[in-house]
Amino acid sequence: MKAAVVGTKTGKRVPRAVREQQMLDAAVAGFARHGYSAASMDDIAEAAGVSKPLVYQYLKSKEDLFTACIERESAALIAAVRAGTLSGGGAVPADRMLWNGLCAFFAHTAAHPDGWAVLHQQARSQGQPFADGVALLRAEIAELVTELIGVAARDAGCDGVLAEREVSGLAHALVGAAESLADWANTREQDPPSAKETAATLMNFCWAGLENLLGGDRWTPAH
Amino acid sequence: MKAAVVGTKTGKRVPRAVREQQMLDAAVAGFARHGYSAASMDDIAEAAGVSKPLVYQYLKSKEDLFTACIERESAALIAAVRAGTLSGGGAVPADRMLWNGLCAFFAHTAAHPDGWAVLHQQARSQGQPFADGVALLRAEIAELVTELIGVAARDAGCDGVLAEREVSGLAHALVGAAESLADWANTREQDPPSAKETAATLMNFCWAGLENLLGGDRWTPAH
Amino acid sequence: MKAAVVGTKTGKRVPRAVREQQMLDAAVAGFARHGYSAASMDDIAEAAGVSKPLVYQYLKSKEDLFTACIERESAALIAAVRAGTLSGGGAVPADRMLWNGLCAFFAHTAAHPDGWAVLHQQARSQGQPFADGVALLRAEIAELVTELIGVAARDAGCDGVLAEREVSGLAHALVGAAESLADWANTREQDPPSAKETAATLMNFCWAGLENLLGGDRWTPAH
Amino acid sequence: MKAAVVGTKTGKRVPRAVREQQMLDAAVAGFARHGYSAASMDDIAEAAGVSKPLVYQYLKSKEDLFTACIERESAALIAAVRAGTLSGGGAVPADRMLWNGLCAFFAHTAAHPDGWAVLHQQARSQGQPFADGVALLRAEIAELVTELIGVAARDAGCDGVLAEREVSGLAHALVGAAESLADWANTREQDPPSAKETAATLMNFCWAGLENLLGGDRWTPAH
DNA sequence: AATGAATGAGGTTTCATTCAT
DNA sequence: GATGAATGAAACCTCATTCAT
Repeated sequence: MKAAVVGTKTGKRVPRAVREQQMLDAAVAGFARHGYSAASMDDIAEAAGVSKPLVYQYLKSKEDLFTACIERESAALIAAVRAGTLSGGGAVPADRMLWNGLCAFFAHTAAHPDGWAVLHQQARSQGQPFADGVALLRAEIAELVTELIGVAARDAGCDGVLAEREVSGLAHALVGAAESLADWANTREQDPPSAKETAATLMNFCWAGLENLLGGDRWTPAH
Repeated sequence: MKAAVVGTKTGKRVPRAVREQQMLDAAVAGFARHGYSAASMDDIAEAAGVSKPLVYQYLKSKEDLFTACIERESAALIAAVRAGTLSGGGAVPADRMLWNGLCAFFAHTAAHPDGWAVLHQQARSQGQPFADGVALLRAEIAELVTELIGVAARDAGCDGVLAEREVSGLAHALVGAAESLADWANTREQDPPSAKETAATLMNFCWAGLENLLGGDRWTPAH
Repeated sequence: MKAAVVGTKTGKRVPRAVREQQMLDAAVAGFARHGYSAASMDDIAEAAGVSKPLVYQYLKSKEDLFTACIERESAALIAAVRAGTLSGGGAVPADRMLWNGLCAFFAHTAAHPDGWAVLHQQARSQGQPFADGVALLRAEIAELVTELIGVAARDAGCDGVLAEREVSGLAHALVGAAESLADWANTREQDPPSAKETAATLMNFCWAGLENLLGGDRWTPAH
Repeated sequence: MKAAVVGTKTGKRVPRAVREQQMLDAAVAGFARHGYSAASMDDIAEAAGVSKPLVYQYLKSKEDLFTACIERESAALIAAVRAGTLSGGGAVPADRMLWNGLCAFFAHTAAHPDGWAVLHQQARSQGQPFADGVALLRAEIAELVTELIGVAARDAGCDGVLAEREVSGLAHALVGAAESLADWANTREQDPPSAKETAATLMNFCWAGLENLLGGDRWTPAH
């Protein structure tokens, strides 16, 4: 190991692509910590080790900067989850695939808490232009889960027991539970649960119910 | 002629308690729609039909105003849910109590979307001072759910099988799933599911898992 | 004469109508001297003895402030000229009325050089929204002159010799000449001509031609 | 194939003299449309198809660039008018020379509206450094008119009747009338008058007065 | 009880300008 | 000859907050 120090704040004359990533890093951190409105472009620029005009030259406005953050973090999260579900190769049972995806999800949100905060807390509370951006992410994840339930149904030999509407509702419930647990895991300061532990909690929470439903076994209020 | 005009914009000389509620109404709406930072005291005062200094006279600052909003909406939500679980009188099985609470929860959040947005989206993204305020709400809901699980455990003859940490996680998963389903139900524009239908979906989603857990039956990754 | 000093910069708590006039005074001076873009709201506010936010509270933006300046100065100029042409009572020959109007015009532009600069130099060079405002002023003055030429024609017993199009052209030529002379008079720093002297120059310049035209006597290029 | 592509946006390596003209073209257009302050060096450079540093290398600053624009357009206008008055060879009567000059003036300002706008509207409203530049132009035009009046005076056998100050005033009146008529002619959308027709209107407007003045015949207010 | 008048501080954004290649 | 990278300064505008009535 010789000189390992490289430092975030490179001196000067950095190519555009690199500088943009530095800016996005700083912006994600700023937006996550203070919220969209309260984060100041001054602070973001300073945190990026750059002057403000350069931020405006590359990312045209605060809105565009925020949008770029959302897009980058969305893509990273989706890629991580997708890679998780695909790990293990070909014939994997549905519960195992879901477990893998959840582990990847919780691992990613734990490793990138700022990115997750931007997506889950900040972007959704800033009205139409940004909420729409996150809606795409949710839709993509919900679709992933829907596919998984389909696989599980085929494995159990009971395809088509569930209406599309019910599957959609279940997928949203699952995503919501996962999101909430991710927040919970991130904010547990002392003795934070590992990704696998959190994923296990969620599997325990939901998998039995899903299996029951596929088997036609329903809970009803009347008894 | 005793009490004449009542309208929203009362002319003048309104007693303090009433004025404060008007202000809180306007503030909740403003914070819900624009977020804490982006909502301006100017707009809130105007929406309340009052001059700005009066807002400062009654609620000391923007922070205090936000805090008051959080407290009012928290209390209302908790009261609604608690009333739901208690409906039906004495000896009610745990799943029935949970069902009742969920119905009350969905009904309240649907009837007060701004209040729910302030609690769930805005307050949690504004850092320490306000997140703490919501933590109390979460704690109370978690306690409610914990009690319910305790009841269920006693009913099933298996008390104390679950660690506090696991119960906390389950409570968060449940709330997250509930909120996500509320959104989903509200945004399904054509043929939106009723509150009871949504509650049934959530019960199906989670109750079997909870029962299994109380019975010591866990899902494990290793097959 | 006791204490004659009143001062422009009154201390504080001035009623809105008065403050607005102070702001407009400062704005007219600033815009006249530096141009619309180069004049800064900071400087205007300071010159008005007021903080910037108050300027924005009363006149909503720089654009609106500029528009208000144009409107105030336009109204003042039109009023002055109209009063001039009406002085002298009932039966006044047309050349005398024109002379009176020109004297009033030059007196006003000399007494309010900043207002005139805003109207003639600044407003016209700032594109559509403002140029339109001044166009109204010009149209009103041109109409005044057109009426005068009509009176002169009736006096000379030769009504209808001139086409509407030609009268319009002559009116615009006259207005342009007057505008140009006003600038010239204002910028002649040493020994500036009086309003009457300037008006005489313009009458000499144009009246003979107008009389000739009314008499059917035209200049033609072919000699 | 010798000279191939010529287009406006030449690729690279253009000789300095050509590049400078491209820059001045872009600058004149920008200044005319947005005014001196509002026109940005960014836009000018882009419109010229050149990077900003190159603009600064050739023309040292925004001020110098504007000055260069004024000088180029002044020279072009003066040259056009002078050429107009000289057309027709040796012995031409004064009114004919004025007529020729006016036709040339109208033709040039109509053909180069941006250049005229820079000279007449922008340069004059930007304070000392630039107003001086235009003063030279005015002086030259005034001299031209003065010469014409001198010629007319000699033709009429009455030299030296008019003071310098009066001649200066008359020249300004003439230019103002001309500019105003140009605007009027351009904005008459239906059936716009030709340049010659407009020039004739102006000659009718002013020539009789000038002749009268040379003959000692003045209009006086006292009737 | 209620408000018109007023401000310090800080926000986003843009500009003219230079440096190193 | 020509440019991508970078910035100090300053513009417009808004906000939370108070004072005097």
